[in-house]
Amino acid sequence: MGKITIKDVAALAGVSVGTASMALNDSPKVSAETKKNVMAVVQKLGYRRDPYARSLSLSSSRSIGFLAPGFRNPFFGEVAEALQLAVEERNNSLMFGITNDSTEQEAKIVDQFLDRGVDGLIIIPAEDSEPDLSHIRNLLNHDFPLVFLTGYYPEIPFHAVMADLAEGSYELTKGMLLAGLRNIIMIAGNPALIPFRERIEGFRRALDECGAAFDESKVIISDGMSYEGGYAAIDKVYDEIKPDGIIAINDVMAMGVISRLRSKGIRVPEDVSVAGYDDISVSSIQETPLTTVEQPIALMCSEAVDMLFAIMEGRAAPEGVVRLPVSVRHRRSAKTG
Amino acid sequence: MGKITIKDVAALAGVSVGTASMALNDSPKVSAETKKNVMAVVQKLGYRRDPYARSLSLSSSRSIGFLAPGFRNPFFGEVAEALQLAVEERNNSLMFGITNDSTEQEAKIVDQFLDRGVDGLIIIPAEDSEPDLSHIRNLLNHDFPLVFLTGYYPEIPFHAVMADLAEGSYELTKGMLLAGLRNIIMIAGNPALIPFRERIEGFRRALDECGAAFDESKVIISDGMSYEGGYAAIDKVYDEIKPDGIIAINDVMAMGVISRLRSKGIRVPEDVSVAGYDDISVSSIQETPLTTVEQPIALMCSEAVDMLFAIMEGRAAPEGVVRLPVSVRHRRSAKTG
DNA sequence: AATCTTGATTGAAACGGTTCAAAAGGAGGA
DNA sequence: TCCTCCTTTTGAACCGTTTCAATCAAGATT
Repeated sequence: MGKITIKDVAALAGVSVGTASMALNDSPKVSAETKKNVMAVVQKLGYRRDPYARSLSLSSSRSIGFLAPGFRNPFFGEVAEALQLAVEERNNSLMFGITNDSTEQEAKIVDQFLDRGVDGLIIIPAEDSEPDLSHIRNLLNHDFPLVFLTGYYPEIPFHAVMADLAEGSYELTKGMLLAGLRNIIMIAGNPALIPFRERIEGFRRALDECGAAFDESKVIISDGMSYEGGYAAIDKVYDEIKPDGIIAINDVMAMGVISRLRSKGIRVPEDVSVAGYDDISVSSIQETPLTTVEQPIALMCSEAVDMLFAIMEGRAAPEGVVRLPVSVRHRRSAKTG
Repeated sequence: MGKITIKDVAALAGVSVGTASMALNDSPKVSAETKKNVMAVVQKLGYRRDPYARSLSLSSSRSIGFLAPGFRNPFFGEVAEALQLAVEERNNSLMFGITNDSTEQEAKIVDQFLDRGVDGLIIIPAEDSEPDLSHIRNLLNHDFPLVFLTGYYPEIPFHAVMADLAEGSYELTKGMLLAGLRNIIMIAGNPALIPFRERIEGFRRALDECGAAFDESKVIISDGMSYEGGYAAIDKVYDEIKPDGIIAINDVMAMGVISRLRSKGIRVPEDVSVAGYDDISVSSIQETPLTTVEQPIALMCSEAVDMLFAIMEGRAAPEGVVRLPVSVRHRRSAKTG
């Protein structure tokens, strides 16, 4: 028994292939009567349109690609879920690829996705210290629908959606200063990369504004953006600097920081205030609930998807970054004024 | 300027479309000379094969679908990464869908994936208390390539890969008993579901074997398999039972348990031993490193992918569960003999 | 010089839909 | 009865590949 095609349906329903197709697509050109018949046959035969043939005809696969650094950090997991939701609302599917923060890997996956015929791409930029962006340039040259999420590559014209990270660290720092902290440090990553640069900038602005001395030594560049990274950063600088406030670049890292401080017998927040970034779901229910900057994930994702579809449908907004407001979650891990 | 097709390539290279196609596919039937020419033209034109036409011809999209409950629990994130790796080795792509532990949602996504033309499916079964499995039955009736990962639906013939969970909790419990603990409880989920049932079974076996009384009251059925769930479970039963050992069904939950115990002033492991399941990456670097059962994620994933491809290529192993060995990671959160 | 191999190339038929100009049918008006 | 105007339906072209029987060209064999 061969595959059931639309021909079989048409034959059994006593109509032409064209009519059958239109019936399937609920076209207004075919009578209600005929539609019903065709549908009945479809039911009976268990017919299902061939997606490849359909895609070929329509030149769309109704699927979009999503590149993320990975899913060990629950923040990206939450983004994935939100994105999935937003995409599904439009009856599209998501393919995902893991870049491991390497633009080389990113390029490979983009290539693979193009070979699979995705209609558009949503990319969380890899935090690669020596990015090679030819693949992205290539996409943009071909007007391939693309939006960056959570950051962007500054060398490149783009559509991007991100949280207002600078504002977040500005407010957070301001709060700490108001609470009387005077030796605040930030544990960040490579400042050449937008998401870090922006966080650092807000931090600096707050310090400057309050007449507290900002200098490079207050920004610790950590290599791993992970729990382990937070752990290690404390080992590296705590004894030397003896800060009274620590802002980590993300929550997972902040947890590593707290964990390491505790095991050294340092109390949080009595001896040191610690804050994170992202408000991942476990942050609020830690033994010491974490003060953190919440990124509006759901909003960012639906905005990104909206934007992508706008591009795909040719009603593209002008290129640029949409920055969505963050909210500082004041909890127990940090003293804030 | 229209789309560049293989015709353009063929024309410019001065060969027929058939030859061009074969050259692209590196077929041995075309001469090295010709291949080189064709490739040169491809380069020059920036030609790229149309994936839809290709899929139609080959009736394969070289992509497979992956359904998971979600990615907030880093365990699933790690699975996703491992799976991605395994799939990529075979030059395939992964589409993913989030079931939120609802078989209804699962059915929807499966449907969507079929409409996208995935070649096969890897499913982490939804932990749904009233599963509706008609969609799965349907797939199997049509011999659609499918493997379950991390569990399976017992009502259904299947291919599945999972860790030997029973053995894991058996060993873990045995260790605790050896350390002299006598009032061990397990925080689990609905025992109708395989992954929970198996964990409970190992727990029970260990207790039975050591003459410790097993009874239903030692298995606390929690509703949320999350950090919050662990937190809540302690609130619910700790004061009443006063256990000296607690085995949580997964690490995230165990962390919730520890966190709640600590905030009640109960020491871990001095007053209560706590263990988890999965060995997600943060478990080892907690303030109190977590004793846990490691599931061999990478192995499970590559095994699942192997199995799926075997099915797709018709060299299917007989149906059944492949159970991979776990290892108990003895760390500080629990006394083990 | 005629025939046989062998390897490379061609051309057309799939693959399974969608779309749209043209044809058919039916109702209403003159 | 004949003509128009609509609504439905038809049938063929098209989407861009892959595949494979048939053809071709050029040496090798007799």
